[in-house]
Amino acid sequence: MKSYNFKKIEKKWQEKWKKDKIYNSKDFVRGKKNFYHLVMFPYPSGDLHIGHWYNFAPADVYARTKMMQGFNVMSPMGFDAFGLPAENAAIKRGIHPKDWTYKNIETMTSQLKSMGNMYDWNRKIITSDPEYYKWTQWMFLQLYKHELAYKKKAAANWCPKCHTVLANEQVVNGKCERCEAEVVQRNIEQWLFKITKYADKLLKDIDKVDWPEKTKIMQKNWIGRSEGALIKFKISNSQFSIDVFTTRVDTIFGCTYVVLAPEHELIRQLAEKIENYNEVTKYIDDAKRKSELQRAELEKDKTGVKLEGVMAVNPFDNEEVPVFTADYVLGHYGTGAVMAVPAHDERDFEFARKYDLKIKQSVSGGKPEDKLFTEDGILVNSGKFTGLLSEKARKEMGKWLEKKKLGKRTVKYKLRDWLVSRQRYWGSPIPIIYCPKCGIVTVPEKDLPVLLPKVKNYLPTEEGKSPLAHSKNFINIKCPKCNGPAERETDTMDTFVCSSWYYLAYVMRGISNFQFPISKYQKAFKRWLPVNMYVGGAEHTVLHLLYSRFFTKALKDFGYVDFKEPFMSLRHQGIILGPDGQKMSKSRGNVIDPDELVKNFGADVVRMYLCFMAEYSQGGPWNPTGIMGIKRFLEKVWKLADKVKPNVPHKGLTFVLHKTIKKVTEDIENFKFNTAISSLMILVNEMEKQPALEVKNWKLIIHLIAPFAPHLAEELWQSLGHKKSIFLSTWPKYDSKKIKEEKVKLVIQINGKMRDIFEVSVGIKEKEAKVLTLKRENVKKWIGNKAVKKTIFIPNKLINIVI
RNA sequence: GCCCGAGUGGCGGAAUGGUAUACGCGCACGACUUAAAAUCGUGUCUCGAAAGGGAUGUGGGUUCAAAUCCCACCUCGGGCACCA
Repeated sequence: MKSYNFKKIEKKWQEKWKKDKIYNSKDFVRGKKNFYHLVMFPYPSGDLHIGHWYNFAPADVYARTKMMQGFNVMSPMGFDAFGLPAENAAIKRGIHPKDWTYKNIETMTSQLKSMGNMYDWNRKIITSDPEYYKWTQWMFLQLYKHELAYKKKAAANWCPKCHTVLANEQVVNGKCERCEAEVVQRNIEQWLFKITKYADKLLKDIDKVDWPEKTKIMQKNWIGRSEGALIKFKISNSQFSIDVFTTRVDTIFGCTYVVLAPEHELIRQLAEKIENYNEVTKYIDDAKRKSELQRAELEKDKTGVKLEGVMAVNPFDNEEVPVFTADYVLGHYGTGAVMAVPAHDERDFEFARKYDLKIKQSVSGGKPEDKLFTEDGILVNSGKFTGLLSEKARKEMGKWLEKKKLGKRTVKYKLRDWLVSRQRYWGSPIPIIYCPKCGIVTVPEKDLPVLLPKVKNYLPTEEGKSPLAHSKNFINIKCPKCNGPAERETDTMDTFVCSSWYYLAYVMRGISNFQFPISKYQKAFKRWLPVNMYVGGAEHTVLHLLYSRFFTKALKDFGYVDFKEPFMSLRHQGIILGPDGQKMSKSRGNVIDPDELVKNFGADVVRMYLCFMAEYSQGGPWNPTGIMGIKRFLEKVWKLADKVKPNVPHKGLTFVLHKTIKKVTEDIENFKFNTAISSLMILVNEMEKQPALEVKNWKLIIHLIAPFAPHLAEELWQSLGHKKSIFLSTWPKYDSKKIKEEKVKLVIQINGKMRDIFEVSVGIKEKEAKVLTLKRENVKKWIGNKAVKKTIFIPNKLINIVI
């Protein structure tokens, strides 16, 4: 046989697959179950990098296996084209974001095609296409109609470099996720989605999906459920009161002061009572000027101001305690006010020590302890609750509060509503109109999409308004209700809105090219959704994955879909580092270029090496020499074809062959691609030793290799005279009878140490095994004249003699 | 600080209570070659002449038996971070 010319062969098969449309999925195929296999779509950054390959290639191995296992597989691909990353990159190069994005999509599409993955290009979507964002806008309107989208003026995270507000999830350590500029608080009118309404469902339903445990835990922590109590502290000599939230009611007899967050509106309402109001407002202004990061950095040095002349009453013992404002209390969590218990809370303890406030013990750990004790214990100095254990006390005291109508037991979440306005150009316009007469008016469905105009001035501005605010043509519009002059909303949507529903879009794409109404698609939704397998990076744990779940739950409540969770199974790929073990970056010069590798080795070798180089979810540094091993392996397989002869009696191969079928099938199902390949290598090494190969066995190995090296496998398959693609043939099944062994090696241990090994028949009984064992010279030598105390026998595996 | 995950040859890694180091890379030697590359073969944890001993981050524990389970600690990676 000729040497393996990957360039020619890969090109040939990519063209043939395209021509025969074998990966174009139909919504319904008789006798086949649908399988929706999804990878996280890339944003058009410019080039496909090795990380994309590491996501897409092994995922494609999985999809191809499913296809051969008889599923009607849909594996679509598209581009997350709107958003900050693309826009920032374009601005840096002085190119219009639209031109930049679509140029990149073109390059990346051809790079993607060179991978030879089984994408259904008929279903390609681009989120910045008007036909796509027409639906993004429609989704916004649905949320608005159901009161899940609302507008509000409040402090928001403002990135001074990107000139836009950001969602809570996009602020990392007080810095902008994208440009790492320090985020400041700014009061701006903005649109939010009420994701908090679904906090409970998002938390509960996460246990129903097959996702990595770590990802589930991270989402749970992000949602951050706390059970506690809401308690009313009356303010002496006034009609006002302070609601505090605490998870530790049991410590309330140790409360020695109350703290309001600087943002708390009650402070203004109490202005007349506060004797040092000037001092207080000065403190509040200072606090507002601090960024989240600065507030966090000052963690250890807590500051605050006492509200002179204001006292709050502890409902449990009717004692008056002073009230402070301090920025260690957060305005956006709980009620923005806390009861301070310095004896049992670290933060209150620090604050109390600094301002020399009373520290009063109310829970005891049973041992003499330092002043600070933060764990559960037994209540002391707590009136009629004294002597109760903390846990019991929380229940009893909660009930007492409810009875006296001074508070109630309640649940709070860390999750905050999703801020979706962006003061940026490259995003979907928000389909809202402001009419001086009618107020907020939605754009009628028939007028969608609100087109994003191609403006010259797309640069973001410091003023807190989108560049669209300068486009008169865009802003000025007639009110759809009263026909009077009105103005459009000029902010665009967070790009994560676009990606929150894209898994629906691929299904819709297969039908009528995004025409309204939604009812057109609901039959297809039923056929394909939810997504069976979703593969992508772990970095989206609290962004995309949480938002998509929220969208799905909302759409289910609106009656448009009939499932609660969008992604039934989820797998993450690890991160590939540079050969130096550092994160790949152009400035470090440790970037691995997949195009170069494909040029030198071919797509099959690259994808297979990616599968082999590490445990999939682990990733790790790129080993530049390791790829040679896979190249040799595929060449070995190619040469094996020369050994195929008709009518060869197979000797000894059946056993290892069927074991390999079992192992490869199971490993692919479990995303253990590396061990699947190693067992294929063992099989091929065995086959090489044979003088000749039977066609039947040869076919089996081609099948097993096909998902990993699809081009090579097709070529070998065709050379056997097959007209149809190997991917339209059936995945081999192992015969459990053929992997039953007749003989096994029984390990002999003496006192737990391996001393001997010998072959026995499968199913040998303990008695017989023991007799045979004790007869062996090696064993006799070790036992000597000592008595056998005990024998442990593990059938078909091991016998351990204890002396 | 809190919550996860990981630590095994020169390297990537395998083994999730029962033969530690599969498979691959690298390296060494040999074959083929005028030569080199490619290819093929043999070897490759460590101490020891051998018998045998030792080794899965460190220290302890459970067990007939531990890389695997438990406890403490160290190192690295990821996430959260004044969330009351």
